Amino acid sequence: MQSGHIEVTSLGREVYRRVRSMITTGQLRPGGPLTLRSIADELGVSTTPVREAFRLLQADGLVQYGRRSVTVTSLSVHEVESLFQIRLRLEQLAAQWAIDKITSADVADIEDLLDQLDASVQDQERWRILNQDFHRRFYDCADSVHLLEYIEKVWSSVEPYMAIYASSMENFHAANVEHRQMFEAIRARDLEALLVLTAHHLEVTAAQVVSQLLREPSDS
Amino acid sequence: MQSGHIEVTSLGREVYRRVRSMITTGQLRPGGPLTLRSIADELGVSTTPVREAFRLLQADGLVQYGRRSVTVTSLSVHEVESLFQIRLRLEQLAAQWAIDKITSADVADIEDLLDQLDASVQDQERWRILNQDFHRRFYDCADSVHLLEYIEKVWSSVEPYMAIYASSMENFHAANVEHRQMFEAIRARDLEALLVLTAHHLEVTAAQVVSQLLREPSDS
DNA sequence: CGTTGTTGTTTGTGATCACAGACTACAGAC
DNA sequence: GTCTGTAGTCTGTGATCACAAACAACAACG
Repeated sequence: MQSGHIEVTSLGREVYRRVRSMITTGQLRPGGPLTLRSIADELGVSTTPVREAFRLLQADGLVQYGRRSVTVTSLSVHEVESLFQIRLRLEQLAAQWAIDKITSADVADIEDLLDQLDASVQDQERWRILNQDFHRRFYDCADSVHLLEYIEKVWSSVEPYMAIYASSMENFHAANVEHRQMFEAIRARDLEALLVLTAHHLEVTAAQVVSQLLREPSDS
Repeated sequence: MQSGHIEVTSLGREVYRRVRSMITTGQLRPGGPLTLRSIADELGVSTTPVREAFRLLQADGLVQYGRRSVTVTSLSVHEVESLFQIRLRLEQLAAQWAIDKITSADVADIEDLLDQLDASVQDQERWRILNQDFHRRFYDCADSVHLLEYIEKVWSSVEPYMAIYASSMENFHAANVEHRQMFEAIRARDLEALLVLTAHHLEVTAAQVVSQLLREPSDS
């Protein structure tokens, strides 16, 4: 148990969270090899819970099984673009549902998150988390665990590539402006405007990610 | 090994397919309990591959983990309706992509499937498979493994409840008529018409499933 | 020098064992 | 009669061992 303690719930679930986090934060790069032993040793557990975690990650599409090797899933440009399109449709559906059900308390919460987001352009990791919270908090209002689950699944698929995107601070400012516009549409209950803004927001993000992806040849 | 042989690939994957099939065909009812031992004994394997299969099924949302028990996921009416909406958005996206890329060979294949579908209104199980093939064959043309994967995930979530729907032969005939209309739109490359027909098709199906669901109180 | 056969190591897979937590049921006390 | 405490069993979890397939390195042969 050198790297860190693992305590409650189930080891398998904890390993899942850890490895998933390593992948989505870019700590484990797409295409990189994974072995049961290395993860098990790093986390100080046996290989059994690691295997369970890998199965979950496999179903999430975050890892790929080869004949005898497990690797972090690597996406082509075409796949990333597809995933952003899928994400757009799902988020538009969530926006549609959420805008009908959202309360003023929800609006206040979201505005608070937005303020924090503005204040966090300096802190990469914090901004990333808050960005997630902002979107999640709004889509939570759609009141569909399944839709949220699907959105988060797509999200985590492209997240490893977002880490690259998130390295530039200019992107943060641009995104914050767009977030603020989206928020105004939410507050005004203007679904049409929100759908357009969401589409725009994702297009811009996708374009950034893809351009970064083209710059450094993927290791797949 | 009383029930059947398990041979190639990996036991875990095979168990996954078997249990998944049992769930989606309605052989294992929503809400029903699952135990590692019972499945392991039934398939003549140890519990290890069953655990891996359960993890996959968990990520698919087909089984739920309780404190100490595993059960087949049971959906509320609201959840079923949500899932059909999600499915609609995804299938509309797939239709949009597919209609641009579909070739005349694809069209011929699909028409063939449609003919077989017409001839299979008597055979419940065969019709179910062909229905899947029909939709899948078209959405394959969208050329996005991810989108197809998501569609199939939603599909398998609601499939246990489709088994009930599929018990009535009238539904088959109505569905076949709708399939034929959708096919004509595909052949004519008429996206707008196809989107409307798809929406209608899913609405009708959803309504049938929900009405059946309301009739017999779910055992969750 | 290139190719092929062989050996040794690595790695995922499946089975088995030990364990802890939770549900069941039976028995005793009020 | 009802409630409660306790023993027993069931079930998922984690660790460990045995195994087979595949990749890598090296040596032998053409």
